[in-house]
Amino acid sequence: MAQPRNQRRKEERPQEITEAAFQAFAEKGYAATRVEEVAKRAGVSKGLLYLYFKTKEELFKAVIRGVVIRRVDALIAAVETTELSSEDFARGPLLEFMKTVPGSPIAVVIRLLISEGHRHPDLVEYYWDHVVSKGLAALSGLIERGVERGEFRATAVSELPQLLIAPVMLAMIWRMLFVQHDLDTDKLISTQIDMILAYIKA
Amino acid sequence: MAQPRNQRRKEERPQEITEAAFQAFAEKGYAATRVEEVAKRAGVSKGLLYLYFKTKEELFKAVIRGVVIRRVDALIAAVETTELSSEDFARGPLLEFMKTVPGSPIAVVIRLLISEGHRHPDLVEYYWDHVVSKGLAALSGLIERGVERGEFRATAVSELPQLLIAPVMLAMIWRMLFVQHDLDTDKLISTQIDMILAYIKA
Amino acid sequence: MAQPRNQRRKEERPQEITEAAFQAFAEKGYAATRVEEVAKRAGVSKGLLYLYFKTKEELFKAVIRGVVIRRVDALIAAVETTELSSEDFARGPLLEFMKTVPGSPIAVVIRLLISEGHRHPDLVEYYWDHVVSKGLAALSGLIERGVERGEFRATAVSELPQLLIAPVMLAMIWRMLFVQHDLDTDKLISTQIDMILAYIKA
Amino acid sequence: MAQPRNQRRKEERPQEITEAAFQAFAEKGYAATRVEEVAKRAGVSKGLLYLYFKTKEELFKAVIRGVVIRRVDALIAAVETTELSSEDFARGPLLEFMKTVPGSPIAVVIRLLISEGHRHPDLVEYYWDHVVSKGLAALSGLIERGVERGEFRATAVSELPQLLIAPVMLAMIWRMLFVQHDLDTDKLISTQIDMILAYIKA
DNA sequence: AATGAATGAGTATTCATTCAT
DNA sequence: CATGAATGAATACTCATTCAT
Repeated sequence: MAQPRNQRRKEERPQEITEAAFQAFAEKGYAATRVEEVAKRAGVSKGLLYLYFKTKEELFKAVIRGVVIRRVDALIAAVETTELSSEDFARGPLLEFMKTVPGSPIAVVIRLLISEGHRHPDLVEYYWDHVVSKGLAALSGLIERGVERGEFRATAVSELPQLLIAPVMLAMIWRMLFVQHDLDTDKLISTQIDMILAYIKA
Repeated sequence: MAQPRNQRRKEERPQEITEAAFQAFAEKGYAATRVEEVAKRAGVSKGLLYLYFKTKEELFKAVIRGVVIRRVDALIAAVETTELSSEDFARGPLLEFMKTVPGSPIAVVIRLLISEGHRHPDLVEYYWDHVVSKGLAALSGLIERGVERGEFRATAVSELPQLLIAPVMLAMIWRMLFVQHDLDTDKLISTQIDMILAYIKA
Repeated sequence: MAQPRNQRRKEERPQEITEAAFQAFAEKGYAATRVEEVAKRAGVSKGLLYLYFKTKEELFKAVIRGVVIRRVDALIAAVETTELSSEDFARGPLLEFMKTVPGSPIAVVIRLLISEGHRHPDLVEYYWDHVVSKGLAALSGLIERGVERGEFRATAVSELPQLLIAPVMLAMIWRMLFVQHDLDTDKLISTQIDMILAYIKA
Repeated sequence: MAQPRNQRRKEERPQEITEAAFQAFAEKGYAATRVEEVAKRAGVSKGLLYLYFKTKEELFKAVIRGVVIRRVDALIAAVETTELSSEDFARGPLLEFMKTVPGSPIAVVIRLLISEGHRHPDLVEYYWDHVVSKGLAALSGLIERGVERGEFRATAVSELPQLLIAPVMLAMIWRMLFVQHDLDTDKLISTQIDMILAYIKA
């Protein structure tokens, strides 16, 4: 038997819609995605979508926020609670996490922010607050802990945790633009970690 | 009566228009820029603009191509003709060049490609052919030459010249999104070169 | 278990809804009033409202009819049964009634008919049948009785009872548009009656 | 030969459009008139309409203002410059003018203001400033001049020039709603003037 | 009976593109 | 060559109405 056409599922709808929107935005970008397209993907009418999200922008924000939330929290917690040495943590859990980022929703969010960020400074700020600043703080902490413990020497790297992230960013952009041209992004990232550790080890 | 102003401009017009378009696209992005706005900035009527560029997309492509051409050629030539050691070249001319990139038109082009690249695979390919592949080849060449000369040891870096570019990409994106949050991008880039050289030196 | 509240209300519901609708229409006009708004004011769900009224138009008609019914009947009865002279009736009960009209629901109905009457000729006709024609007939009757009794002389006013109503109409429209600009509507109306009586007195 | 489809007539367009809009608004009211309908009536595309009027509301305001301008000015000037006695002026030019009002564009404007005035208090105020207050002042002046000259005695009418207008308002509304039911509006108006003059004559 | 989630036709507005002048 | 008036397809959003629960 077919499902009745109008299922009443108030609870699930918002997530279903933001997921559909995420897909659509990921494929076509925000501007090129028609609201109707999102509704269709979510198996829902345009009207219903507007019941949950006042405007297309509102939906966009919900999508971004939905992806961002709890994305880095696990990593940050791991940094703080791990019993591994800083080096082992960097070569282990951190490396693993970094390898997944370029193919993760975070990459999509970054693309959307690059494309549409101009008109949504609040979203950029939100992303900064919940992801970037926290993530960088955690990375700084990891390195500094290594310095304190005598694992590492004091270098500029402590204040430039972005160095750890740099190949991840490049990998993300590579995927966005040059998928067809080979690049071993995993090796790129692990080599960077190698280099950094070699550079800062005591 | 002659109209020298119009006459003289005939050949400069396309460039004037693409420059105006570049400015506008840089500020507002492709989608949000109205053709009329470009015409106004170029001091030209909409109709005339369409005389030179069949469509807005055509104009977009011309903008990208115009920016790209000869952007990296100088660097590539320098790599090939320099008499400096690879290390000195990296610490000198290469570093200088890299520092300028995040604030240069190249950054704008990359943003545009990230935003609109989906619908313009030919443009992405064009950019790849004329900039990325050439640039990467030059960097690879620089490293390999160092290896051949005994300056450097053989490492994964030879096949991953992207490592040199990674902090430049991060700096670019940082500027796009997080201008207000401090980051010493020059130091980021120079530290990366430091690290890489330390890592690969014989 | 019985649900006395719902049960008891079943018969009052339609009136509760039309009253809520009247309020809403009075404040915002027909077109600008959303059905949901009416339902909310009536403390009822949209669905239930549609159980009693097939369409928004149906509701509109019910509102108009509900207001109209028995509005003028009292006055008409009074005209017919009064033992006052025509002049005394005009200066007494009639004047009092007229003063109340501009602030009464009748004014709202007239505004609604002016705004929406085009598409509801049947409603206009209904209003004509039940209010206007009867009211005018009563006024004509009042004057003619005065003529018959020798109170008044025969004038054009007998066939133009609208003269009595004219200042009431003006007062109504004044309230609708120019509330902030003072006008002593009571004096306007009583002066008109003064004038008419002076004009037609034998 | 048919006219070319795209005539370029920058100058005339705005008026052509407001005239078409006036017609449409007069027939269907503001809310029920689609912008496309106005464009069609004006023989123009939707886009062009938006070139001259930013929004539908803007168009509405332009329509109202266009009708209002110079509508009463002629009458006011006549009141001030006439060499007739106040009574002769009232029975002559004033009466003639009043008879034309119920069928004139002013009646349409008043209907529109009654329907849409709520959301356009500025328009109502505009109408007040340019038509109502001026017109009433002129009428007051006319009466007061009569009093000064000994034509009239001092009565409440001097401060209630609205009494002169009242039957005009009634006639207007009558036309809007009850066209099919006979009413000799001319006689209504002239009788009112008769009555008023009889009432105030010295 | 009663709810309010779900539908979708209808409409104002924008903007790339054309074409009369 | 040059202009900018004119076009119309495309799209976000609203709201009366329906219908699963």
